[in-house]
Amino acid sequence: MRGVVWLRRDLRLQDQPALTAAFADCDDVIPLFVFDDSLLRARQFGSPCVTFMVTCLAELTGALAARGLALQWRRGNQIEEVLRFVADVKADAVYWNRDYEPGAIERDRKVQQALMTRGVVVHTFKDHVVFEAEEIRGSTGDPLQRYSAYRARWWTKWHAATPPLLSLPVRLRAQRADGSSPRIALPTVEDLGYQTVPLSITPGEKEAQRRLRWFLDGPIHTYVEGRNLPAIDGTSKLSPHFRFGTLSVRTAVHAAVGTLATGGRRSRRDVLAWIDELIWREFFQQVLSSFPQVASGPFRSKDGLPRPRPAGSELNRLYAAWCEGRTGYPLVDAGMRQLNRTGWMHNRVRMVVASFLIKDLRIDWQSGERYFMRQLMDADLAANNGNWQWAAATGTDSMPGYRIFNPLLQSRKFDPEGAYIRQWVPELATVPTDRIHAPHLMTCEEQALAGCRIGTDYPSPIVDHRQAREEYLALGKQEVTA
DNA sequence: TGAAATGTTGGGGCG
DNA sequence: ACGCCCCAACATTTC
Repeated sequence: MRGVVWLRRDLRLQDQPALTAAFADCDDVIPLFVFDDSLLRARQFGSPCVTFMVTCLAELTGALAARGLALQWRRGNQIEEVLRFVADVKADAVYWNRDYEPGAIERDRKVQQALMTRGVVVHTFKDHVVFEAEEIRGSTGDPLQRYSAYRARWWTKWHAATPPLLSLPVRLRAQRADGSSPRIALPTVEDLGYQTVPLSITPGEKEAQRRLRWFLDGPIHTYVEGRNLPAIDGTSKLSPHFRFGTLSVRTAVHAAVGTLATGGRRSRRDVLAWIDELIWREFFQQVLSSFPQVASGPFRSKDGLPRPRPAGSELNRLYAAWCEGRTGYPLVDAGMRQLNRTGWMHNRVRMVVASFLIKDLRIDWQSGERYFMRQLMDADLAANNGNWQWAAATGTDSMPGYRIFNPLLQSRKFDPEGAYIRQWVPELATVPTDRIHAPHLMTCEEQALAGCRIGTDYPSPIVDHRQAREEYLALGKQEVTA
């Protein structure tokens, strides 16, 4: 029997349900990846994301080749290419891991339908999450909209039905050393119409496993404090690996739960706080799969929320300043420049820049969502959309609309020495610590001494936070009474 | 997974 | 010694 494994966001060998099932059923297994032209042309994703994906695929190609398997790839319309490939190789069955994005669900439905009419068996699997939306429901059977309720059910489910880890198929265990195994050249990032960029997070399954071990051996045990400090390497930075499936989320949760037994009580809350982040990720996956309309707009009505700034040159000016990291608020600018330079931003800072865009600049949160998708190498529709809706107070379980981050206080609290700011905003590197969070308050003498002229070397604040905050709250009130 | 405004308390300076 | 005021520190409420 011949089976095709259609790879998508599951670029690994370990704990890989579709791959494992194919090897259990078939004597001939062909892994396939399809580069989707319309997706590539739409430019929803940027070069960091595409570079990460292509590099992961290259590593996977090598890992498969070492085991005597040639990863096949096609480029074009995914539906057509998969159907054509399956017909060409005369496969009996096709295996894939499920994807919960509305577009992917529609695509997979069409492929499955077409394959079934041709007598090809389709097997799909849960892979991207620990629990799918249908597995975590409230007492009424409806999807849970509050994170706290979702988390409680998630843990109940975990204890009642812990998903096991899959062992590597026997035929993937032995590596061939003869070097005669087939190896097919992948398209380069440039072939796909993007630029190869240096990545701040190393792609590939091997690296994902290494990083997970490193994180569980150290930073996770001080995670509650450490995750809020953007100047230190205190977070797992596994988001792109979960995005492309170079690490199984079940592997991660099992490993983290495993450290609960050995670690002290002090680190227990830290480990649970990290698992919380993984549950947030599943929560947002579940929101997207239960309410697919969130992908294109706010989940709840915008009552009580100020109308975004109207289109015009003022909006363009403010939006460009935010994108390029020259708002005059050092922490915001540091975050945006980290994003632009590395394709990743520390999560604490993501919240700060999101609040700043929405509340201080009064710009539509979907502009921020789109910008993040284009810049982030961990660009994931469910997580990105969920977090932006959270920040904008339009989501299922959102931050209240009146909760406005003060960029100055956040800066002093979470980057007290200004190390993060100095790293990403070099023109502020020599500004003394007591001025680094609000450099525009420097006197002329201080500016000369620091070698940083405000308005020339570094911008003065593009909006006054206090004033912007009051305007935002006042406009919100208007929307309620209107 | 806020921040600002407002309220309360208690110590110390001082007339 | 006493009351008064100031204000820091903390708690509560409001947006």
